[in-house]
Amino acid sequence: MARGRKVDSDGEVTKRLLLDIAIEQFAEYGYHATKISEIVKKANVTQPTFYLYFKSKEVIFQEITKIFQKQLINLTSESLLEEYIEEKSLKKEIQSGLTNIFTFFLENPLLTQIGFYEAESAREMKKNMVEQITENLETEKKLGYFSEDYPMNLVAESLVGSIERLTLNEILTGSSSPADIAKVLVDVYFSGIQKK
Amino acid sequence: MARGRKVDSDGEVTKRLLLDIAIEQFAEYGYHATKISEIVKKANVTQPTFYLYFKSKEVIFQEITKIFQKQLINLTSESLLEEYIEEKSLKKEIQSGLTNIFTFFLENPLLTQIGFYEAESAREMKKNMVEQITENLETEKKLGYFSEDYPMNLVAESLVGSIERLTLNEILTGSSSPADIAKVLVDVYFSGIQKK
Amino acid sequence: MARGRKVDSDGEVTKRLLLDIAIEQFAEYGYHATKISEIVKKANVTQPTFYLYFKSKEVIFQEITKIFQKQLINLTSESLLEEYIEEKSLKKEIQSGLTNIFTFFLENPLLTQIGFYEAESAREMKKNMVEQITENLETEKKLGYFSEDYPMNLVAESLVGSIERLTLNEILTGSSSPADIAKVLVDVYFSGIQKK
Amino acid sequence: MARGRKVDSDGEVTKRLLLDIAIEQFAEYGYHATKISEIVKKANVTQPTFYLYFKSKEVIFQEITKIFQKQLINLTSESLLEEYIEEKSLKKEIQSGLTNIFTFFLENPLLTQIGFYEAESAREMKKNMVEQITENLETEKKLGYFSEDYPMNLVAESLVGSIERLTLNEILTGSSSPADIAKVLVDVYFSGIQKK
DNA sequence: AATGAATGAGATTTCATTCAT
DNA sequence: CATGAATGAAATCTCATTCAT
Repeated sequence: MARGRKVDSDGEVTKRLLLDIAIEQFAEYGYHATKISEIVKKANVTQPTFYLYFKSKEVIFQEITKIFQKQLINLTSESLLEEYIEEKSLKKEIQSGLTNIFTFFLENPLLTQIGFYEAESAREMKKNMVEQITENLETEKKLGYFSEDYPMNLVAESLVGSIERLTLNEILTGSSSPADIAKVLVDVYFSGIQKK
Repeated sequence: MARGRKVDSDGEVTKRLLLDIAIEQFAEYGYHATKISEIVKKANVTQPTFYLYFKSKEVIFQEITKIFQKQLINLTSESLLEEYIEEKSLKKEIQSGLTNIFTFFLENPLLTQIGFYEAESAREMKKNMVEQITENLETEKKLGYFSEDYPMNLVAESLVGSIERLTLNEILTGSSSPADIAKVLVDVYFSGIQKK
Repeated sequence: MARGRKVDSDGEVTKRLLLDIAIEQFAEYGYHATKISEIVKKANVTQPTFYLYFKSKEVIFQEITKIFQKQLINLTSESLLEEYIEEKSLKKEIQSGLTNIFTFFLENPLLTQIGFYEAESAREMKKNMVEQITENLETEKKLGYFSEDYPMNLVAESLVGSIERLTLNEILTGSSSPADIAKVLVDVYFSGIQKK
Repeated sequence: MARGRKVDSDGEVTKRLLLDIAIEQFAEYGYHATKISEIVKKANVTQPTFYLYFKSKEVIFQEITKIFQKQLINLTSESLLEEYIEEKSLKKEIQSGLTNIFTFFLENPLLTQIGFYEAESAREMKKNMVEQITENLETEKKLGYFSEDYPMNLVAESLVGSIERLTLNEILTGSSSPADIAKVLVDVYFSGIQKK
């Protein structure tokens, strides 16, 4: 094929295309097994074109995880605003927050796969989640909502684990809805499953 | 340099050595980033020696995950036997079962890292765990121990997620003991954290 | 971004700019390590603009070496004219010629670096210098100024070597002045360093 | 072609072969224009074989320049020993030393091309040569052998330039013999070419 | 049982150059 | 006059794997 610019070509479009395909590939195969050669083949461009838009494989991966994290952070800060406006019970509030998160995951399955499971930075992110939740639980414990018998950091860790797994196997597979999963979680963690 | 068999060499010993080092490497770096060249360097043998004992990188990895799975299955069948012998409350039984599993993880951190987190087959294994737990929960629900309001497969999924995360961040790091983690889990999942 | 001609753009100016930057780069990094992408970045234009003015990397390099050679030839022909006008001793004449050359090098350090050291054509040029000097020395030998014991082509070769090295390490670094270097050369080559 | 070891293959031989071809290529084309792909093609092996013996292109180049430098250093230290044994005039001594160096260059033309002209480290080496020669000249000046009118560092610099150029254009081309070149140099630098 | 020597297949990345606008 | 977008042609290097001994 001839060299030079293609007819009607547009850099923004090409870049977006490469990014989308990269997201698909990273989500499906993980970082190592994803090949630039495959990405460009699917995008119908040559390898140098890739490097026109992204400095390296490493960099495009980080760019993708950043997109995920930014969106997730946006979501949680919105959630916080909401809390203050509406007048809800604690349980309802938490349930609604969880629903939002699960909904976000459901709407961004590939990004979630990468940013929440494959990225190195996911570790850090979850650690932060655990810390945040621990703080909240401690506060609510002091306010008398929660029992004093639990080490809240372990409860938080447990909850994040539950979220991870339920996201992967229920939300991302489409088996359960965000609302259902949120409800189960809140019910279980609030009241347990033992018959009274 | 001289070629051929080393003095005092023993196939079984060499194989075990390679396996042990491979376990370390896979546990630390994961499948892709682990290199055969590094394994044999640490074992002080050459690359063809590796292929004398293992057909491929893929195969040794599978062999390792099989070791993990076999041991884990052994453990759970023992557990079952135990249950029938001793006379315990359901909660105690479950707590004791969880303690056993966490203890096993603690005693086999590298194998656990690989077989429970890195292997493709971990997915399948956890699915089986979820199914098994779901069944048990259903049974116990019918026996009147547990509330009828919960979709037990989701509870099971949630529990496995909790186990995953607590193993990785509390057990394998040495931050908490198997007994403590088991207790928290059982308490939370049985009774919830809400103050009554 | 908008395409097409920039406001106030002027082909000659752009070409000169590219040429100047290319001179800097070739002088600093040599032919191979100099990148078109770097030249155009520093010139604040795009790569096709470069090819608007120069057919190839090879060609701009040759253009630069030609500039150097033309100027150097100009200088030496002026020198010759001068010789006929003023009435000097042979030694003074040569010393003055050398001073002129070194001064030219000092005033055009980048061009010199390229045209006298990096260009393939520098070889040819120096060969010509050697031949010219050899002829002169032979003439002066016949005129009785110089000893008959020396193979003048080797002396000429030696002298050009001295010039090369002293230019690079004394003139271009600013360590010595053209006049000083010319004096040392003439003194050494005329009389030697041995104490009489 | 099949994989694995070739019949009768020998690592030492292959490594030496690659080294020899690399020397040829670096000498002819310089560092940048020399390609590993070309070296291995000429050696009739594949690219990975090259990396079996040399860590990188950079490293094999350095290895080659080190060989040159070591041999040259050996030579000059031998020379020094010799000086003390034989009873010669200063001029004869220097002439003999130069002859040795030129002979070494003549016998190792490719290595010389690389180590004395292409390597980055050649700069440093020549700087050291200049310093060493300067010291010697200063000493001999103090001993009354040489005139006090010369800045000896410039004379040394000039001499190294002469050596460089004469090596490249007379020795390595086979146009003149080491002895002849050494004689001319010593004669010129000791006595000059002016008729007395 | 083990090594020495080699390769197939591919990965990422770079750079000069060129169409289409 | 100049740019935006793209490519051809390579280059260096890595890694699992395999013959021949």
